[in-house]
Amino acid sequence: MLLHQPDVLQGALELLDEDGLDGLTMRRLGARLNVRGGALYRHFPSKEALLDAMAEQLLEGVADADRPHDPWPERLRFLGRHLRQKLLTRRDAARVVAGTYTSGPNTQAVGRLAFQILSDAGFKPSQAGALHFAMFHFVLGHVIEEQAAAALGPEHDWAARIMKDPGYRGDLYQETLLELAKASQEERFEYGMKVFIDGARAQVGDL
Amino acid sequence: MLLHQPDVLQGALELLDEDGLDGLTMRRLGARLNVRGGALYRHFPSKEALLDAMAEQLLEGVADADRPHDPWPERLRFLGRHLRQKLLTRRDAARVVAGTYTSGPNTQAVGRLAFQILSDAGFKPSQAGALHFAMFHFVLGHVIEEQAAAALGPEHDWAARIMKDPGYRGDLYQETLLELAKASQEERFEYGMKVFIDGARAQVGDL
DNA sequence: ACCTGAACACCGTTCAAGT
DNA sequence: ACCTGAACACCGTTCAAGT
Repeated sequence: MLLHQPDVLQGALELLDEDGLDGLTMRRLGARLNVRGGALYRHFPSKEALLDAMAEQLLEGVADADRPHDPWPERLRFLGRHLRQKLLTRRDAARVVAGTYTSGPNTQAVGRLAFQILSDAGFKPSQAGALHFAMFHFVLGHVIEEQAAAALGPEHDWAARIMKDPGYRGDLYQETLLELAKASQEERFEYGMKVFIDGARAQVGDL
Repeated sequence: MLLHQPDVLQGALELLDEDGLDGLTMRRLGARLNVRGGALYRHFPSKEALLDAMAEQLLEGVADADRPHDPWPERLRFLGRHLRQKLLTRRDAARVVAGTYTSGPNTQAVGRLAFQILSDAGFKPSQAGALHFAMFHFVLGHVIEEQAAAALGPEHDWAARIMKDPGYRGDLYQETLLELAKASQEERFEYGMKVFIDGARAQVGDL
């Protein structure tokens, strides 16, 4: 049976989920699709183009959750949450999206929505632009870290090693990092979003 | 003349500057040091270990600029600025630091300082931890983007391509992204820092 | 102790030739 | 039009053998 672009994209996303970004090679993707690696170049001109298409797919629907009549801080919080949730559905998704510089429709829709929300809030275009970038840096950075920690797995026993370190006892910084790794990542995410949004509200005199 | 660890590290940083992270391979680094690639494994157990050492070196001195008697928002802004400046001194430095999970002395000192400043401001450990991560995500994301744009170079003529797009005229979002790319990155960085810091101040009742 | 030479097990990508 | 087979120009890493 012949392969088509959507099959390759679908297979790539499945392989990403199973083996992670480092395990995603053209040869292995070919094998999964019963084809040699070189054959994939009939469907995508390069691995980079495939990764761009994957990033696009990973952002599908993220911009659809807006409630335009809610207050802007809620809309922004919602968008951030939705983006994080979507990225968490697929292994290494945040790294794929961060490592790509596409302007496909989904990518644009997400950026546009953040920009729109901030414009509605009263920010000047240059400010809305700066802030929408800052927000994506926060979300992507946060989820990259979450997914990197998940990949190490609980067996890495990072905690136990730190505990044994003689310098650990009474080191509030190390202790806190340890607690943070074990605590709810969602809670930490929400706190970051709140600080960001409160900072934005302060600019606009809404705080 | 025999090679030692510091020579390899120094050579790696120079090669990074000249050829970027993608151009940094063990074989090419060996060639630059008049040695075969395999010989480097006498000095670093893996490329990853070398990259960790590079990240450490890239953060040297960043935590030394603190003025403990200044108000905490100024201290935080200073640290963020200093980190950005340091990362900008070497090509792809932000990608190297972001892609690495060391806890060498310099890396720790930077994290510890941010944590200390936030603790002094009155944040609980878990909050200070969450915020210091958020701040690094912002700074690293910002500088990665700056350095990626710099690598494309002005000849990429991204601007001209967008201008030709029939959908461009009157598209405030695209227009703004374009302006943002041409505008002062420092200004955009400062604005992001201000929003973040004002958000933090709001949590602590200082706003 | 450090380096060479050579290999192992891979990469992304290209392209004539087959169907 | 799509795929195979085979190659090209690389990777990171290992290791016996040399000095």
